Amino acid sequence: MDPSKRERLLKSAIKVFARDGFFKAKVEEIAKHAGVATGTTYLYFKNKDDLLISIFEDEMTPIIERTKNDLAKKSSPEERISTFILRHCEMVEQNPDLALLLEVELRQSNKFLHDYKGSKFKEYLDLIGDAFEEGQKSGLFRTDIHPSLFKQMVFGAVDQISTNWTLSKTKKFKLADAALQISMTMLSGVRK
Amino acid sequence: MDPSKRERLLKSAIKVFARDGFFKAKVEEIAKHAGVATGTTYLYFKNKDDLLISIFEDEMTPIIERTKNDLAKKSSPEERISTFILRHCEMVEQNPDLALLLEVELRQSNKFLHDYKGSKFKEYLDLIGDAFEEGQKSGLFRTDIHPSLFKQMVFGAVDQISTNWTLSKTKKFKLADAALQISMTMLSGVRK
DNA sequence: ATATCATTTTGAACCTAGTTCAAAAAATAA
DNA sequence: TTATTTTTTGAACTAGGTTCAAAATGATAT
Repeated sequence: MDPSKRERLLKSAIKVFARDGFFKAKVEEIAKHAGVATGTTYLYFKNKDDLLISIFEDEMTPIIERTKNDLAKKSSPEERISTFILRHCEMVEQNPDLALLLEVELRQSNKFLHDYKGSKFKEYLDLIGDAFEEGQKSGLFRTDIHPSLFKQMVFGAVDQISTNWTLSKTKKFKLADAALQISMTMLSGVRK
Repeated sequence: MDPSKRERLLKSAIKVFARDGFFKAKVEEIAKHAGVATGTTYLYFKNKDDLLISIFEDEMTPIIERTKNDLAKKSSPEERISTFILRHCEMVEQNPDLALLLEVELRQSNKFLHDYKGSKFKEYLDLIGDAFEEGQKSGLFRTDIHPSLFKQMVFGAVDQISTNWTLSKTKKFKLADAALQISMTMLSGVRK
């Protein structure tokens, strides 16, 4: 098991998936770009879906870490939530390939939608959930909204808007501006 | 062109897609259930994706119509928005097969995500957008939120929560209750 | 009723691409 | 160097979406 080979396959997969889309992308092509034979791919990954899910896990790990550190610097739950939203939008704006992969291609994988019960996504969502719960405890936010619902609302809203932005050819607006409007809406929606 | 044959293929496809998922579902199986030969499917639909998109359009049409009528009965923009949210959740709760199809399987179709520029989805979203704009004009809602962003936020939030609910084995809560919390949050978020 | 032409349906054959696995190559040990 | 284990290879296998020549069905004319 050569870790650099695994790494090369992953990097190659990001490129090819982003360029051709998950389905049109050929495993043979990914292998060729990584400088290995087709079959080698299956020594490092269970199958094509696993390749996609591995990209997700590998790329989300530093993103979550970075976001977590950023939020830790903020003093109020409100700031933490609006920072989460802003950072997510900045990430999408700055990594179009990765964004397309996480927002569109990843969700075309059966395995991801039905079977994947990984914790990486939950970990990301919990950054919102935890900040919200803290705000409820300190009396800032209303308590008749369930934290688990709130974190899904926020993520759903951000994700819908960023996905739409990613897929639109003409980027009519800055996502960071949208982030501001999302924060305003969601936060004044739960403020006591 | 026999319209009843098209109809039978669509109904059969809903069943098979919901049971096996879009990818595992075989065109041969859909054709067999509809009592026709495999090739016949391709006389009525361009391909497997087109079958899925046709289901979407056929099923969304009456849903949009019904929702539109419901909203017309409501006197305030606020009521129209919260009714939209509630009706969407009720629809998901009452048609699990269709919900799974629209929320999960449909988005696995390349064609839908990348190429489909149909108006049915826009029409549905605009029910929110129009109510919101009206509320802005009559001075109820703040005007620093773009209607197009608001409608996507609301849909994204509702969709995230209902999709999650649909996929969860143990339906821990009533979606209608979630609808109420979503309405409260989104509306107090934009009220002046 | 029969022949002729048009339309619809069929399903076996085609083709693409994910996956497997026996054989080859490379690495390691003796 | 030779034997053994590990890694890699890529041709062959397989599944299933799609096509299309032939068959069945339907319509029209004689």
